[in-house]
Amino acid sequence: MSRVVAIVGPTATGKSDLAVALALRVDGEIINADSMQLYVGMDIGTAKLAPDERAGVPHHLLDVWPLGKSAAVAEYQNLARASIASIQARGRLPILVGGSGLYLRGALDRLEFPGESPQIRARLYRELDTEGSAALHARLRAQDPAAAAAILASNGRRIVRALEVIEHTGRPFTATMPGFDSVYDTVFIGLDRADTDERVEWRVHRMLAAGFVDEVRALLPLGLRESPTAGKALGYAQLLAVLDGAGAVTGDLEQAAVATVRATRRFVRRQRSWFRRDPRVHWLDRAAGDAVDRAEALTLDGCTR
RNA sequence: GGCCAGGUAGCUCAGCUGGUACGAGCGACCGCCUGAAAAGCGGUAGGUCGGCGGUUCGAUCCCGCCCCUGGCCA
Repeated sequence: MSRVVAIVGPTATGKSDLAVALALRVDGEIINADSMQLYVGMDIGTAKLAPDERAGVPHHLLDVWPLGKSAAVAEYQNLARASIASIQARGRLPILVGGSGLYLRGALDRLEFPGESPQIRARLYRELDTEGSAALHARLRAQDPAAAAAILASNGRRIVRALEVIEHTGRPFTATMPGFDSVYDTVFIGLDRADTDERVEWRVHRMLAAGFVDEVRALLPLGLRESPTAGKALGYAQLLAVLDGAGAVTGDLEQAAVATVRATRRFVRRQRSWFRRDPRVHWLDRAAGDAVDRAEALTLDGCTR
């Protein structure tokens, strides 16, 4: 079983940089595990490493989805596993880097996604709209008591997905995550640091200074606003709210920045609570000077490749 | 100096013209998460109701004085 490295943790901690440094030391190639960096054109706002910052290390699964496409874990799972296989076939070490918890688990763990039906889903969302989540939850309770027990009646999104799976596959919906069981010999390295709040704030301002607004404006005709996934991305959603259809600023940019900082901090918190419960993660303080050394040691520890 | 509005949770504000603050949004803290996951959802903790005195059986809501904020007039 060949080794794979996963660099995880909250946003704005320095995962991308460390991944490049690590890849250079251990002959690795990087696979993006960030749901928004998969999109073409979302660069500044997703803190995507520019080509010259990649130091010659091959990066996979960046810029692979057009904006209009709705993100999907199952598809990412296939792409990521194919990338891992091809990197390993080249005799190199795959390093997954990103903060999208479910995407990481989809790529690395024994998870099977039960298929989807856009038609059924669209219909269910219409019903959610007219009947409310409580009504759909009651329906779910009748069809699949276990799933209903695990999903709160107020969570319309998950109720719709559960009903969709049941109707589409004729099987009950597995509403609870399985144990932490990787398909590969995976080393999980978690990066965090104490000053993420301040870093988030200056990062947002740096993005704006780097032309974030222009980037959003350029993505307008490509359907950013209409995208249920890309249009909801941190920063993008807040900027869309202050731009009109033509890209003119009609709201308060400063407030949009403040809202973005707030939302990003909340996201950092959600990421921590997601990754915290994974017992396999070896946590490192990214602010410490020896973070790369320690990551390298963890990577090579017991490696039989 | 005078007049008006206002001082209620960390922030922005609600609050039947007296009887235990129903508080809300945001924030904070904790948690959930199987095809939108940078999404979606839940829980918890915070209030001497500006200060002092008075009226009253009882005052955030009545009266007086004082302090602070904003506006208007001088």
